[in-house]
Amino acid sequence: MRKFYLTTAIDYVNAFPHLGHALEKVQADVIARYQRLRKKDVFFLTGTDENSLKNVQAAEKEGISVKELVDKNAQKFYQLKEALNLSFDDFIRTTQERHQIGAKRFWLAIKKDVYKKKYRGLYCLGCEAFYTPEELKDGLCPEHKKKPELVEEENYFFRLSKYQKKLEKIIESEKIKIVPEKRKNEVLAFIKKGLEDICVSRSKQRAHGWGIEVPGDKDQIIWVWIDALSNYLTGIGYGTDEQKFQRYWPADIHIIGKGIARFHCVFWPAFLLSANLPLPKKIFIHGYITIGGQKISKSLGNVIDPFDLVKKYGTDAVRYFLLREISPFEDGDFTLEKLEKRYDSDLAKGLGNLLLRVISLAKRIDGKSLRIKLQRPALRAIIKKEERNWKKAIEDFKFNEALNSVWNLISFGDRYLEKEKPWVLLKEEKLKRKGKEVIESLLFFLEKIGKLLQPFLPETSEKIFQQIKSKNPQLLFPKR
RNA sequence: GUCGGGGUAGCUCAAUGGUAGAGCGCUCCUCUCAUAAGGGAGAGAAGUGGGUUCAAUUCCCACCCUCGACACCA
Repeated sequence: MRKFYLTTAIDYVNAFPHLGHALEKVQADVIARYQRLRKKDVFFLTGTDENSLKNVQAAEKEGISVKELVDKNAQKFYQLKEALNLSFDDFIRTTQERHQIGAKRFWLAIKKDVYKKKYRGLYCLGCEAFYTPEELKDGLCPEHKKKPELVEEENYFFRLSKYQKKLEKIIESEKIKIVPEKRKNEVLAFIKKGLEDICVSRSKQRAHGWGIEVPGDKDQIIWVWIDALSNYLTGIGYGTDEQKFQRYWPADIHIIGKGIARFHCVFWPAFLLSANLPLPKKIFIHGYITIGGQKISKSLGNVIDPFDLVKKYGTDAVRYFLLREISPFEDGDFTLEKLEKRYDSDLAKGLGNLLLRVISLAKRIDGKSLRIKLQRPALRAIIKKEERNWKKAIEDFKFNEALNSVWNLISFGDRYLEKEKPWVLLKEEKLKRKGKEVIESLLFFLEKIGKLLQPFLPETSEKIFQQIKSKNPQLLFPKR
């Protein structure tokens, strides 16, 4: 059996998950389920990035220990599994021992490209971050309006510059395929501008002692991005389970948001080259969700809690919205009105109503002799056509188009019913046989729709199969 | 500021050097198996200014608007 390894980004746990996190996990879940249906040995990894300094600050704010904070919030991210019906195989936390062992090993693997250098910069104690002179406003930190201190620190640096040519070639030739194309171009433009070595550690003092220690140097903490990126290795046993690691690496797809493209498309491949490990095959970069046209932000108070949405509308309705309404490559907008519109038109009146119509008709006929069979050739052509579109769309990550194909079928089903009018046929003894064939064909048709929905709306798909079997009509998406 | 994408119907998006398509919304008609669901018909569109061409929404230029990228801070 061929393997298929996919990952999502691991999330910062300094706050609870919002709708944007849900989008990425659901997209990844569709791919995972699709590949499983194609009989691949799928490993789907997600998790949390817990070694960031932000967590230290967030914990201080809440007056709890860092450990307490990350445990609490990581739990919340894990719970997306149930809320959104995610099928990930493992959930890695960067505070876990298995990760720390592997991350240290990864550090050693790239050590030949790491050297020590004194670094000087303007450091704002409030932000706990360095600023370039251009970023300052009147010489003051734009956030805290304080004068930053000139801090000098000896840190480790990675010879990124050494890999410029190689990286350019890898991206250009699509040895790592970046989807969509426009992100590839951005990454290439970035590389072509020239790559400088990057700082890959910070002092333990500046890290407040939080994070993974540099092997052999008690005073330095590994840069969080090396730490975080290595989760893709440690999650499948790098440093702890060699056999499993050999089985699944390299990743077939990394699924990430546009904000972290550079880390995945430039730094990550460079580290892997340095460590002499194979490169991931594809990187899919999705857009962000806006709420009523605005960025998701705490200060705007527009954070949408995915758990609340699921509670109110159901898992599959939320999945459906994210996959159908949100463009996979661009930013997409969420409003409750849009979600409700999709629910009413597409789910209740579209899919739900068609299923109900057909199952109710089937119920009228003696169940034993009723088959699920394509008796009428009129449906065959459209099934073939839409199935082909569906497959192509999924493989191109165009989830919205794949669903569009399924809804083309649903709409065709409604038109077909109108044309054949099986409820009329059933009334006349002479035409009964034809009516039965129409319904048998429609059962087949619905079963096909159910199959095409499997990766997207697994629960709904299962309900469709059950109703086809039981001929017991039930509302899939009740009126709200 | 530099680089790149985009500006098409009320909304979201598509295709195309020669009659501009879809979905949703809107108007009208209609079936009754169905969650007052379904089906049919119709109205409705190319940022601005120039150029190339027999012909431009499509190619080129300028301008305006919009979105994204521009390094160690996710």
